[in-house]
Amino acid sequence: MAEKYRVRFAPSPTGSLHIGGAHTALFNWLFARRTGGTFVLRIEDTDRERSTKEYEQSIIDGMRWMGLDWDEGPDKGGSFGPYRQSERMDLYRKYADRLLSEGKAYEKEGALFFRIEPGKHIHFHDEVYGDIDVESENASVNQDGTIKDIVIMKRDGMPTYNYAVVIDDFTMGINMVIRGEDHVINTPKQLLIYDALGFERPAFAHLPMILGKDKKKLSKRQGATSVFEYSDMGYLPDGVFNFLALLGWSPRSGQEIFSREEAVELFDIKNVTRKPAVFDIEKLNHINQEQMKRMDPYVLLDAIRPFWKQMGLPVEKFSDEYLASSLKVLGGRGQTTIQAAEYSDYFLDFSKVTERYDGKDIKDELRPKLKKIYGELLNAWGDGSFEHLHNAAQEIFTANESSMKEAATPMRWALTGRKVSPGVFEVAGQLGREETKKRLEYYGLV
RNA sequence: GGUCCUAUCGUCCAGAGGCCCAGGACACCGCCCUUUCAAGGCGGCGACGCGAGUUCGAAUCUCGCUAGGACCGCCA
Repeated sequence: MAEKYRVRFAPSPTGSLHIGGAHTALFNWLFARRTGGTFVLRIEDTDRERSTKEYEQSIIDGMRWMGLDWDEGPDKGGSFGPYRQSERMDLYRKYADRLLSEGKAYEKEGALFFRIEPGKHIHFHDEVYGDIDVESENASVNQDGTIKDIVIMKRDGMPTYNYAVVIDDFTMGINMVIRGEDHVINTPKQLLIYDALGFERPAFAHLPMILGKDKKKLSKRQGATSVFEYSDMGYLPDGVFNFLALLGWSPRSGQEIFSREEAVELFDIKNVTRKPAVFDIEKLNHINQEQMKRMDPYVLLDAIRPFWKQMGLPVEKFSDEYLASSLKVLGGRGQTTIQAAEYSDYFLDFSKVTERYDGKDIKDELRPKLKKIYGELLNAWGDGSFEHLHNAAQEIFTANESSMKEAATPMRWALTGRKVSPGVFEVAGQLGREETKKRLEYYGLV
């Protein structure tokens, strides 16, 4: 069989993990896991001005949040380290010296330049974009179109991106480069360096860009950038993962909602699209909701708990069992964990109900009738299950010449303070007889 | 301006010459269920950018046009 693939995600720590980076990391991860290859994390911190350890950590945290893990990296080592470019200076100097001594590079104004020979055809096959051909004189040009030799070592002694990436990918044994489409234009420059050094070229697969609503490349200026901002907005890692996987790719089967494990099973780089994809928050909402529905209630509980706390709800007063079953009663309502937290607030705190509902719309002439009905219902509580309550209510309502519509609506308002909710009897059963009674009493309905 | 890339519903994707007067998903609209819907079920609206070719036959191949994107830093 062919050798194992080694792929890498190589962010520069000049900001948190943003959507574009997360997308690239995700596809590298899927490819590595699908092919049984190795996923390397390399930190490209050659920009001394803007790189920070905090951002590096933030990127690592962001990847972990998404559920991505890697096999080699600055935090866990590996046999191809070090994994930070700032720690690989000797390598960059060594190969630069070789280029210098062979006359393929020269020094000027304190920087090292790689000489571009015109008249060379550069060809490579991209796993996604197919065959790409560029003439060497077009690979690196000034604004006026003249050839511009490539800077490989900056005046501050640090290597440039296009040079370091070649040295690192080669010395780290990377044989499949999966990165954003904004790099296809850089590939010919890098190939010139691969060839000059006699390095074996890796395979390339470029991923379509993710565009904002304005059809422009997502930038920091446009709304949320860090994956953590999506976390703050109530999106689940599984939702973001699933959504991002569907940008520029879809499984042959057409399945749209899947777990990480299923995605690995389904993944095939051959199905990656070439067209830039617009980031559509509505679709994210839907996928996030579907992921919440699939999730174990206890796991979902952990995701929702912080938002309940943020809303000032007395979460600690309740058992996990009660909280988790409340979410089960909620039944998939809400697209984000924030919404789910809001839509379920009445399970934790009656004052949320009284804040938004004053009961003034209940007609006085109806009260005696409702009191009688609800009193009977409380007496016929039984095991408090939906089936039992529902059946009991039906009997009681008809016996009192009332209807579901007439009698259940005020009860819903009294229990939840909302026009819409899960079935009233499910809510009542979940709240329990005492709490239900208390709420009905508050509104003078029992 | 130059180079490279792309071009199917508003958006994300199917479609690798006949199975497509184009299929799914989101959104939107309508209907049903129901005590309510933000849950569930059913249905509708809606696209192959344009023009030439090749072919018995093109969304699929070729060319041109147009449009969009990316890149042109001693940033990565």
